[in-house]
Amino acid sequence: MKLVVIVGPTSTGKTSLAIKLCKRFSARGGGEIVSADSRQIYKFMDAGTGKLPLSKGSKIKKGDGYWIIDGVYVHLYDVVEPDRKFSVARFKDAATKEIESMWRRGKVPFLVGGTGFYLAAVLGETEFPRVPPDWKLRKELEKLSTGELFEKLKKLDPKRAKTIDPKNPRRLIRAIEVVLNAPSGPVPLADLSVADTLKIGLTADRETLYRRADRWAEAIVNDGLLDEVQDLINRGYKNTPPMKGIIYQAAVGHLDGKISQEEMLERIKFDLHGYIRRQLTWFKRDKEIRWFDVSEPKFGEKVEKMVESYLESNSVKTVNQ
RNA sequence: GCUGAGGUAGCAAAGUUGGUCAAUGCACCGCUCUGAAAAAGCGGCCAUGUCGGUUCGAUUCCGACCCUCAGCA
Repeated sequence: MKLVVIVGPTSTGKTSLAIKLCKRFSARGGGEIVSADSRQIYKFMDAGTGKLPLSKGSKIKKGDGYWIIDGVYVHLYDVVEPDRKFSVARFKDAATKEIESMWRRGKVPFLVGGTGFYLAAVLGETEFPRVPPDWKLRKELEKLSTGELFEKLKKLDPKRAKTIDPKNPRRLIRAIEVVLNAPSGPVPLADLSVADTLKIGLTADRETLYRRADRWAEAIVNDGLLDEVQDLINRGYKNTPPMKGIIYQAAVGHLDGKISQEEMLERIKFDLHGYIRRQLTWFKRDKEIRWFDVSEPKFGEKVEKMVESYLESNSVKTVNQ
């Protein structure tokens, strides 16, 4: 079974390229997209998460847990309310089901996104201890200092304590949680066995990436971001985790009168730059990714050719003949 | 022109009663990642306006100069 994966830092046009490809291969049943993005799963967060296409002419139909953009299904948008807990494991489960459903229906799945951790989870490149989050315990442990947490972990699991970052409270808490709740029995998770995947990476030189992100930041600030954030506040989501992330936190700060609009925009740009760097650091390790420079004129056609020959190779070919 | 305040990294901003000085935040660069990942962390880079003087030693004290800001004229 085939799976096309499109990754890359923010603002490189992954989704819009994927939409084109989905339509392009309609002879093969067409494609559908699974979004691998830790923020696009939230309802009501559209402008600030890049769900809204930059090209104004796009036709959008919103469903429960998916959008249809220009006739192409984009799954795993709008999955939960911003005050609901979410996790990689839930994502892996949901994404796997979507991809398997596409295979059954004769569609080509495109897994598209910038959240490296989510992508790795779906592709089976990382395993989780099957211990679900224990939010009550986490809240308790949050009262302790990192030093105390580290000591606690050392007593509970000296081996794990040796490999963990002793200054990272979140990792320490998770490690303790795993030890304390370990024998709770395995939670079955859907697992994807992909015969072969094609990994496409979209990138550009640093300056171009920053400039594109800056341009996108300006566009959303000028067009609806603040209304969206005000709406989220009105709905009571002001203090939820996704509102504490980049872009939204800056926008809330501005609406609270703490920073000017100019300061907000600058903050958003800098946060995006840092995010881009972290994404590149993550993806750099994956040697399977075939990189394309989006600032090169015909990169789209090159990607298309590569995807085409990938889809034509072995099994899928018979579908077409 | 006079008076006052001040010149510390790309920017903002500490401290040094003179002792290998030089905090911190932002930017920038590198990295970690096993159920919060746009999260949570770790590391790196870059500085005392100029020229003299005092001193064993000056970023700190003194002088001149240059520049900036505020007020006066």
